[in-house]
Amino acid sequence: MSQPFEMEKTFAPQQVEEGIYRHWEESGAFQPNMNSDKAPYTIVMPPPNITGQLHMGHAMDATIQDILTRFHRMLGQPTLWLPGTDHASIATENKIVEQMKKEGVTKQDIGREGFLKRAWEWKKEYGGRITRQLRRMGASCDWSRERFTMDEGCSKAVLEVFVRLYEKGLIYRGERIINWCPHCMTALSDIEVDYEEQQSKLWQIRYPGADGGEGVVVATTRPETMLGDTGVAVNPKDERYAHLVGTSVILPLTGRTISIVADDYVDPSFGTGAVKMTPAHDPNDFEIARRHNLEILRVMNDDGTMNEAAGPEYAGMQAKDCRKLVLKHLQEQGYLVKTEDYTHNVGSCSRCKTTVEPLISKQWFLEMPPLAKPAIDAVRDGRIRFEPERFSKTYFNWMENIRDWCISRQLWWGHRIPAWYCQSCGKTIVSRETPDTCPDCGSSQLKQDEDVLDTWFSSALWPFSTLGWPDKTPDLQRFYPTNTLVTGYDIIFFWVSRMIFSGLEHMGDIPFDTVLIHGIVRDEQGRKMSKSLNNGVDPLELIDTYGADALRFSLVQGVAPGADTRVSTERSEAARNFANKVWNASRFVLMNLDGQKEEIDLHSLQAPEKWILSRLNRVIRTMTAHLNGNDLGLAAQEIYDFAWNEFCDWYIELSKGDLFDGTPERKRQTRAVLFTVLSSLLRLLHPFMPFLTEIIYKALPGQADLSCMLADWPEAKEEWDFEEEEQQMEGVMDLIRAIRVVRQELKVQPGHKARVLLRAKEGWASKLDGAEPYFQRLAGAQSLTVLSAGEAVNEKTVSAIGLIGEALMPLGDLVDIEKEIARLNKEAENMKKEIARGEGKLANEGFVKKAPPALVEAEKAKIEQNKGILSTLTQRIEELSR
RNA sequence: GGGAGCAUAGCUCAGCUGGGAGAGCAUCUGCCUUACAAGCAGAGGGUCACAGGUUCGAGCCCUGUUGCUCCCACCA
Repeated sequence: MSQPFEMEKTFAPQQVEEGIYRHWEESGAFQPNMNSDKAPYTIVMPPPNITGQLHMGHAMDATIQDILTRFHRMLGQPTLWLPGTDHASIATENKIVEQMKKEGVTKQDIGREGFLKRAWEWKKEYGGRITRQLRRMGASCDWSRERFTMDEGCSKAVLEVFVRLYEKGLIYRGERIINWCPHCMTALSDIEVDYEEQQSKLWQIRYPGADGGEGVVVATTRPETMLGDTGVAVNPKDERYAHLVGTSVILPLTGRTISIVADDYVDPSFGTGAVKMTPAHDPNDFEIARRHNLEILRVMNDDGTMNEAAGPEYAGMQAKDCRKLVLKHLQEQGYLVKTEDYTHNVGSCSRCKTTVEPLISKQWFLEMPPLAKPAIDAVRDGRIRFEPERFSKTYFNWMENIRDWCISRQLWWGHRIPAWYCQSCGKTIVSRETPDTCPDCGSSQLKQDEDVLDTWFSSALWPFSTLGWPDKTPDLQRFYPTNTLVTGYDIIFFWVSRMIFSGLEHMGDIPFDTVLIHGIVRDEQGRKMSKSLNNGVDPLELIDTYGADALRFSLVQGVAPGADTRVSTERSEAARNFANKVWNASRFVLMNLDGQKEEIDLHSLQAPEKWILSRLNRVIRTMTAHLNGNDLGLAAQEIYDFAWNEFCDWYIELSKGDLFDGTPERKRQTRAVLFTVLSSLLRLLHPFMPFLTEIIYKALPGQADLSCMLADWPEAKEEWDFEEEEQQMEGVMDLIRAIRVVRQELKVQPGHKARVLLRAKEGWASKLDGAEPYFQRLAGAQSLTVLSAGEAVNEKTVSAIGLIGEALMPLGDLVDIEKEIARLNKEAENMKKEIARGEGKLANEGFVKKAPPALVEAEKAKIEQNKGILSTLTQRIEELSR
């Protein structure tokens, strides 16, 4: 490790981070201490996608988790931060398909087996990229326990859960309207659809009566879907249409006859009050159609083109082309009544941005209401706490209105659904193992479901699947339930809520007690970072430039819980400067420690020492409280202020007198205090800036190369509470600040000493005893004259300063010493001349004889007086020059 | 349509259960003082969005207003 005198003037994180991290990891220090009987502290890492590169969101997430992990580890708890990655079914599959596209290969070309082989190769090649990047952040997770959502254990858990839920009747297969991405060619869950406002039209189309009457006019934003219409709905209370309910209309372009039904769902005030029913392509229509037994007619293929049922003229066309043609035909045939501008929300695939088509499809679903109920209760009764608390409302809102979860995906990369269909009798077999024969008919003609599970199905099990469930492993028993789940608010629905109901359902217990929600990292203009804007700031670049510690610190310092934050080089720079400040303060201390670790002697502490120890106590207490309350932003601010403003700007400066010019005993004591405060400061800062603190801590003398990471979290000591002395010192500091202000106001040349006249408030004069050296060193005060309260001073001095501070009133008869000396010298010169002149007179015999004796005596007296003045002057010059 | 959040110094934002208006950056002044110019010592700058209310006392609590942001829902 660096010796004090070898420390460079600036901290160079790039040169040390990698080595420090490797040492930590290889030493096994990230693994929980299994021999402690303290309560364990556990965090499971939200598994980043294997497709992912570390972005600012991960960096923020990892920093918060690492701070908490390191804090609890230093408290002596067996601490586990369990890392892993997510197979990210759809995201990864898309990436691979894209990659293959460049080679001119399609999924179909290589088949399922071939594709999966490629996917695993991808995982092998890129799956470790993000975990390597997390290491660069300093993440102290236990890599020996690293998991992957598709590894053997997690897959086993998925299988187990699926079978259990199926057997319980909560997983079912059925035809429902789902969100279909024509590009990814798969079903999506509701939350995988993003909605965006789009300028469009609202077309009104006449459906003429089957009886030759005028029929009804319907309004639609998707005219092409009319080809799949199987009815028209009106509100039962709508008098305009009362006479038409039960009658039929002719569907233009197709000539089909469809009936008019009455349903409360229809809002009479919107559009024409008559709604065309397309049950196969609209969730609401689907519901109404079921109530009224309307036919369900699907007119679109999975790839987004129209199918045969749409009619020969339209089959095979893309939906948007079909729309144009349908409108053209309607117009030509006189059915198009009205076209108006209209803005509405259009859903798109959150992965590929393709417009999503709602369509009817046979999928697997998980019935949610029975699972949601206990999950709601767990938060409502406080077993699980959201921080900040307001996010529990978001959670309730979602959970209370939850709909069944479409869990099947028409993809290959993922956990294949453990369902087999008997080809001879049609039975569905759901099983943990691949079945050989059909239990009903004995046929061996079984075909497994082609689909895989939604990627979130496996991540929902993360808090226990990673600990070994369904086996009762020691880890599972020791670390479940986990403690803090750290994540962004954008992922509460996708993940947090699903982990909660899964934990309660399968473990019979909450998965974690606290959900710590942080905000989103935005760019310098406050925009969300996105690939399309290309405004992403690369955390790795910031690490390269400013160091991991600086990046970490900038991501949490002064950030309110749950609030979004902006990255800027400015912030990172400020944090880097802070790291450097700590580095240099340490450098100063180490340079002056003489390689010795000294113990504090409580009985001979001086005012500044009592002050800094008392302040240290305070910062230990508040930081510990803030960290226990997950208030990382405040904790970071706390240590920043203490380290920079109190330790560096004041104590180190105050210590210099004794350190350089003090008695051996004073030097020893000063070193002891410097050592103690620095050691504590490093430990307090360690969770935030692990690399910096580690390298310095190991260089402290007498530490036998101890790791800061494994050091004890500092504890406040009552014998270091010096409330009274602390206040007294603050008074002295106020005074020093006041003198500095006056110096500048009076334009005293820097470096020039000044004479300071102070008047202490009642009872305070004695408290300035011994403070002179601090005034000299910190305020450039040459001489310090302390008047007691009420002692007269001249008016000029009083008006120059005024009242400052509560405890003391300084009077700033400040004089630039160099100028004063010059002035005195000049005066002395004049005096010498005067004396010489007088002596010259007395030496003149004529004067002595002729002049009146009184005049001679007066001259003699004047010379004596002048000599006295001269001696005073010389004395003061000597004083001032000292 | 429902819900949540924000509005504090020129900029970006802290401010815990009501009692001192703060930080970083920027600006201005003076300093390379032997830990640090990635630094030191100072200064200026705010009706804490607006209007009421509660209180001895409100940036903080209550009501309303205005402006902005986000989430959910998706009335064709």
